[in-house]
Amino acid sequence: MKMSDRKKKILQIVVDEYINTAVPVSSKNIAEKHLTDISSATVRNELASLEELGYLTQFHTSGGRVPSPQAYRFYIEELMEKGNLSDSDLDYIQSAFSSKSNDVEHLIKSVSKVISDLTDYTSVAIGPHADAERIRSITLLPCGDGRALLVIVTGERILRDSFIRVPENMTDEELENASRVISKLFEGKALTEAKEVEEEALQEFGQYRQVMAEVIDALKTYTHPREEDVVLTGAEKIFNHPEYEDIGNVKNFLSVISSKDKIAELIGDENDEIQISVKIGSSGDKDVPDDCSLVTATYSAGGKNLGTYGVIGPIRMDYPKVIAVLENVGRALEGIVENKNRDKHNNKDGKQ
Amino acid sequence: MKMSDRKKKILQIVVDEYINTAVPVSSKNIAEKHLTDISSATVRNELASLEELGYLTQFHTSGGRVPSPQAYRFYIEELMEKGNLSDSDLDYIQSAFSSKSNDVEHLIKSVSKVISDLTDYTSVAIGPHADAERIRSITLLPCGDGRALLVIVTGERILRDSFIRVPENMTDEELENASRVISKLFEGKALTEAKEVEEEALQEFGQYRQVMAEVIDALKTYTHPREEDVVLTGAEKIFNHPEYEDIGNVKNFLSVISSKDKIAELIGDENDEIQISVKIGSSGDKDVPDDCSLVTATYSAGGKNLGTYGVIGPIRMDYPKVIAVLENVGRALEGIVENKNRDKHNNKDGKQ
DNA sequence: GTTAGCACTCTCAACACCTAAGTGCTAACG
DNA sequence: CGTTAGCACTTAGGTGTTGAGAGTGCTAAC
Repeated sequence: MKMSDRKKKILQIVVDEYINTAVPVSSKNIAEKHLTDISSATVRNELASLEELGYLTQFHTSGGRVPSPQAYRFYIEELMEKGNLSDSDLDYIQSAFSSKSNDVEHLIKSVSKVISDLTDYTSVAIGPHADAERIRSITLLPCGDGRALLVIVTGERILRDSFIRVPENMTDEELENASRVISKLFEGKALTEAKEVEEEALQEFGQYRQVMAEVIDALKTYTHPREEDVVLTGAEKIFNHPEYEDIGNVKNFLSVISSKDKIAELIGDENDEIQISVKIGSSGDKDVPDDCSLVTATYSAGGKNLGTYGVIGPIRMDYPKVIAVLENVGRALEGIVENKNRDKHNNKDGKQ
Repeated sequence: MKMSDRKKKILQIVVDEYINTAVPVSSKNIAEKHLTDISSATVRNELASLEELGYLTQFHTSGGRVPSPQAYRFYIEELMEKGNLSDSDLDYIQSAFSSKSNDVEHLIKSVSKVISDLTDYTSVAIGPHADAERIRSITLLPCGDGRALLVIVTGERILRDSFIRVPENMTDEELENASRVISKLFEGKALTEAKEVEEEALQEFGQYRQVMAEVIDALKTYTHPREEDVVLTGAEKIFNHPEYEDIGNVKNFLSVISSKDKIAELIGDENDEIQISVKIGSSGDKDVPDDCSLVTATYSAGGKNLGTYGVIGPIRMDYPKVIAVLENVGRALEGIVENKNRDKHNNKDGKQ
């Protein structure tokens, strides 16, 4: 059986209508409100055939039809008409990013909040991959008890820190020296380049090889997204959607979002080439839980990864709106990052 | 009307029974299972009188009785019999704290998890007040763009960090010098003592007063608990309790725990003298939301505050169990902290 | 290929009815 | 005067019935 243009049109109507109303769509509804030139009986024939093709399901005979996950996928691929944001939404994006705090941690949080507020779904976000970032400063601070704090500041001003073990008999002065050596070795390099200097570094370090090894280990762990990097905003938004009037669904959803590890796994393996990714639960995308849909966008500006942002919610999601929000937020974000870079250059030029 | 001993006994039975079964308690139940020497009619008279005193309520005439918040308060004050933990629970506490990681951040998380697992409620935790902690190391690291990273490591190995603004024309070397001066000034002092050296510090700093002022500002903010210090574990545990089969209650609960600010406010203002505090929503404790109960304990060892830990859940909470868990966890925690201190001293003695 | 018409199925709300649980009250008892 | 048995009363919750409404599938006619 082929997908005629009319079938596509009808499928599109069903999905649009169901997204907006959350009520199973009837043939009468379609014929009266959207396709006034054909009768409900004709629509019924087409619906029956779409059902046979796997795009629609019905709970019971007299209950209207509901899109299947397969239908949503097809809808997103081919049928969906792009949404536009209202002026007030656009204003909101502008005003949210106009605050001048350029601390990346805060930026991630505010982007996540904007997305959640505008889409009315729970937003998930994960910061930039640290891989490509260049180390601006790397320091070991003595803390006593055979421990030192490793502080790394990268070009993007993200700082990461963790304790490493040092020999108990190492004095603060020795540690300071070691810190200086490490500084020389790594400053200006990207985190991923740590491996390349590994041999050289271990050589140079003589008796404190162990310390160096720990530092390199720590550097390596930074290239993976960590639990703390996952930001979740607006979990309570799910109550605004009728599928979560059922306690079982709430439970399921909660159990998904309460594991940040799992979320990191879900959104962390994005292929950077794909700008917007839609994953729909059940059968298709292995890891996405049933009855859940995950829409994410990976942003970048000036060749730099800015992180992955998106929403998680019911399969019956307002994809046009969500995608419009993600696109607009992305543009705004790229805008401010590029402006910032330009400012920086101008300032430098002006002073030199 | 007086509270006779028999009334107290009956009230205790009602609360115990309701805590365990979540079913409104009937006079017949009490007479048959607990007070076999008197008849249900007598119990009924007593129940009616307890209701008049405000300790009991009923949803409808034939529905049995349910304790009021006032009854829970009285129960905790006077009636409750202390619970004992099972051997397996005690073992669990021991094994959970035997891991030797003495990183405070991790310790808080694992304590919170233990409490949540053993009580089956959502656990809230907030780390030690920084007030009394002595600064072990304080450093300013240059980050470019008129910013520097302030890194503070305290005796408890808690590290806190934030960016501060520095004059754009300040060189890295100047910053390093400033860092050294600041180090000298503050090392070994408690965070709360920052104010005392304020005048002296501003004096000494000459042209970079501004930097010093920012550092002192930052120090001041650390004495308040911050959003990031609040740890929440086991939010999904609420589904194990029947009051949260109602979507409205889940919604309410979620909205409470989704604001870490609010939680910090709730548990952060503990009077350190009180070891265990019970706050029951509705009328009594202003800030605790209706239908919620908050039980927290503030731990300390060797004069040092170790943070505040507890659970948040329905008013119908298993107070004896929760309090037993909090007490045992507290003892275990104090034990390991004291052992650690002793080890530290022994090591030092051995080496010197 | 399209459509009108109709029988069929299913949900949902309303209603009556019944039962079980628990209470309050009263009158009798020691 | 406290205690108790007995009984009438109240209410939630479950069940069965009914009718209306919605939507479909099928068929025969256009």
